[in-house]
Amino acid sequence: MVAQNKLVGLKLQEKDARRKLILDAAGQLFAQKDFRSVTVREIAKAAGTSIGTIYNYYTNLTELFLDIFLGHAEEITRILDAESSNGPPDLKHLCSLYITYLNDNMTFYQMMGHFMLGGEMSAEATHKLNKVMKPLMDRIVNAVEAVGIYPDVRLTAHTLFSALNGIMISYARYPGRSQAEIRRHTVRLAGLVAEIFGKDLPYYNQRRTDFL
Amino acid sequence: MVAQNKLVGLKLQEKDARRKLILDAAGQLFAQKDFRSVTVREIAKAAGTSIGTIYNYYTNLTELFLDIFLGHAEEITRILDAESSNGPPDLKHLCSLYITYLNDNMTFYQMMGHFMLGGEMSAEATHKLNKVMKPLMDRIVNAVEAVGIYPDVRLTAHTLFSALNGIMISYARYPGRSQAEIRRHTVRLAGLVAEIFGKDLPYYNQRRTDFL
Amino acid sequence: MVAQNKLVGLKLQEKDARRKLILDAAGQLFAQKDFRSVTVREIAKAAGTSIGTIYNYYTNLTELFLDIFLGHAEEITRILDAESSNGPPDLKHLCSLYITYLNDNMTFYQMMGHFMLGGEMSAEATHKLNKVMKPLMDRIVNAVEAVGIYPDVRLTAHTLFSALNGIMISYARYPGRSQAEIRRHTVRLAGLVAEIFGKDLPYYNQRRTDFL
Amino acid sequence: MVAQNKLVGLKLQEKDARRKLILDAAGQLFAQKDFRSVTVREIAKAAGTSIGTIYNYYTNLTELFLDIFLGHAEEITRILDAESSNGPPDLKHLCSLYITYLNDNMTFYQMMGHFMLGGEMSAEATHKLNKVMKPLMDRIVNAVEAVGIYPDVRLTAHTLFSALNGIMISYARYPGRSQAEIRRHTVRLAGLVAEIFGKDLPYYNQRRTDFL
DNA sequence: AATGAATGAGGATTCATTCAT
DNA sequence: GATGAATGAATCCTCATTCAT
Repeated sequence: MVAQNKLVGLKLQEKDARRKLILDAAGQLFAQKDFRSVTVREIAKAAGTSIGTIYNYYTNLTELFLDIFLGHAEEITRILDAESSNGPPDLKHLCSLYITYLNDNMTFYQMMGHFMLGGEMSAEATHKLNKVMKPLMDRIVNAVEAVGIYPDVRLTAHTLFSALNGIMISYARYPGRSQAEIRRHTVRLAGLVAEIFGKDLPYYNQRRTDFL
Repeated sequence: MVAQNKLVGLKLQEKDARRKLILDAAGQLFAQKDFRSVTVREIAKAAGTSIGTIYNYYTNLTELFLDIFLGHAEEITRILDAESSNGPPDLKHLCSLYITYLNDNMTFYQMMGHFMLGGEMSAEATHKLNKVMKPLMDRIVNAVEAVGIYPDVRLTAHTLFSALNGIMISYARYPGRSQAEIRRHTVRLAGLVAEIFGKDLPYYNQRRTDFL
Repeated sequence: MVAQNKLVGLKLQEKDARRKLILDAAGQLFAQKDFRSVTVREIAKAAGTSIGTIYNYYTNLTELFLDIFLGHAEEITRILDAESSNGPPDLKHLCSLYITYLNDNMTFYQMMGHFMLGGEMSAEATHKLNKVMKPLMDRIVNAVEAVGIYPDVRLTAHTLFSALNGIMISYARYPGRSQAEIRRHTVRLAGLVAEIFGKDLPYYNQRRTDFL
Repeated sequence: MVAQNKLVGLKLQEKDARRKLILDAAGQLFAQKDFRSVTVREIAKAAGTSIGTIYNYYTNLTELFLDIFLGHAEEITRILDAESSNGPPDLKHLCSLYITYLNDNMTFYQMMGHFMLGGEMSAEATHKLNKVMKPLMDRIVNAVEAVGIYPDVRLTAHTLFSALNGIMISYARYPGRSQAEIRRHTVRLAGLVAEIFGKDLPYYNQRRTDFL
């Protein structure tokens, strides 16, 4: 029985390992090109498995996409936690970390946009998605709460979250700009968001950028 | 000569009329389902023309998509102008009008998201897009300027624009909510954005929503 | 009546002028790219007329192709005549002139190949084609006759004609060779054909080429 | 291990079998009508497979065309070898066999013409083509060599090859003639080519044909 | 005679998913 | 569990030709 369990454990471990292999391969592929144009064949090849195997782990491609998205959501949540462990949450810092993460992980906001713009999702998928988005939103709520001036903290957190996503959506592919320029600009906008949602606007006096 | 010109004029008018026919048919189709899943055949049928005719007016589907998008951008700009003709631009009003327009015209933000998330665009298309986005952005700039507290007005306007778009992107398809609920929620968020950017927060005292 | 005839004459002249305009435009287009990929629209544009006008002069594209082909056949016939006016027809010269013409007018042998490999032709088209091919073949017959050793001159002329066409078909697009190299090689092969058919082989002692 | 290999072997065999199925189906279709007008759908139907399957074996139609062409080139080479196994290669025999093969396999020369007249080919395709054409050319070289009068054997072989192809190109679809008549005429021309390239012209004394 | 917008059948190719081995 | 060949519906787009003006 024990041996059996061990075996099962091992097998599960193996299975997880292979799942991770697929996940990572797909993740890297998505980082290289628009995830909507990545095919199962490409993923299989990159993961060193067969097409069929991928379907043993995911019922369809959307599930795989979702899994990658969840991984990203968890990761940014972990990052926010790590940076705010020894002290009160800082709005400015949070905005900076989040926008930087989006810049570094195009796939994340691409998928966010995709799912939100039209991708039909199963009830289960929706459930999973809500489950990982809540912790992320909680971090934002905490930071907003710390500002101490908003009557409806959760609503304001949603607004802040929207604003940050909107920055990336609006400028991530600003035509004619290099990735470095876009990063700089979006980080600046995020900083401005932090200041506006915070209360230190008077101190804002940076030079105007020529981005736009 | 005059007759000739008249004839040419009539022909141009006819041509424009048919173009509008196609545009409207496509627009209505897009309003019913995710525009990315609309096919040429469907558009042709809805417009009462042949497939080939559509390609007489647009070199490819992307051009048609773009034309619809441009139409929307012009329309919302006109709406903003009409409402702010007799008085100074009002941030609150602007946010409300814009978010309402997005709610009423899903296609507009769907396309905005699509183009911005990855749709490759020709240089010419980019040019056209910039040309209609500028007037829209100018209205936002005016409203931000009227607030009178921002050192970099244009940058702030961009942030505001991003925030409003972000609201729709983030909640327009919030799973499990009716369209009416989404409209109410996004309008509230937009109102909050207006207050935060307008810095008249003290007056803010609405009850917390249970949306999230 | 006379005036009428003059008018008709003028009109005919005009008509012919326009036909020539179309013909030349198409001919130049064909010289630039594989004639099978040239569209009516392109021809119309190049000729400065409308699509409809082209169909006023030719019932379909095949007729236009044919007309161009006929023009070429007549031209090479004229060239052969011009060069052999003051003396007996010379096999070597004929072969050289013909292969040079093919090199200079890719369209000609491309069309020859096209029609012969599968292009369905109307009875009338066939008739026209035969009508211009006969004079060309007659020149070859004369040259073969002058050799004085062939019992069936016409049959031999056909064989010679085939051999020359075959050279171009076989090597006109020899992969990896420049147009200049191809010209040199095909001219050499044509020279060899002339010698073999002329049976003055003993004099043949050129250095071996490294073409193949 | 052995079992494994056997299995792999079987699978490969199966795969080859299906590939041959597709090849044969396409080949028969091409024999019935101009190969350029054969569609993937038709081939799939004839082969009893799906469209998709065809693309599992060939990346595009051109590859399939090429494969059929290669098969023909190998076949005619084999035929030439079989007939000349016990004795010196005979120019007359070679010409007869080759022209007969072309008559029996229209697809072969149709494709030869197509590829040579303009079909763009990948580098790899060109390589494959050269690889099968060389052995065929070698047989012709041998036959020319046996004649013993040509200083540049390879060049002469090329000329002979061109002449034979030219015969088919020029007369395979001679308008108004039955296939039987065309066969008779082309065989005669090929015989004449053999005689001219050989050295037994004096014995040539056949009656003139009324073919042309 | 000239025009050029309208037509629509028809083309090659893709790709997520299945399922027998 | 792993495999990968088979599937075929569905896609966008082309282009010779027509015909009302």
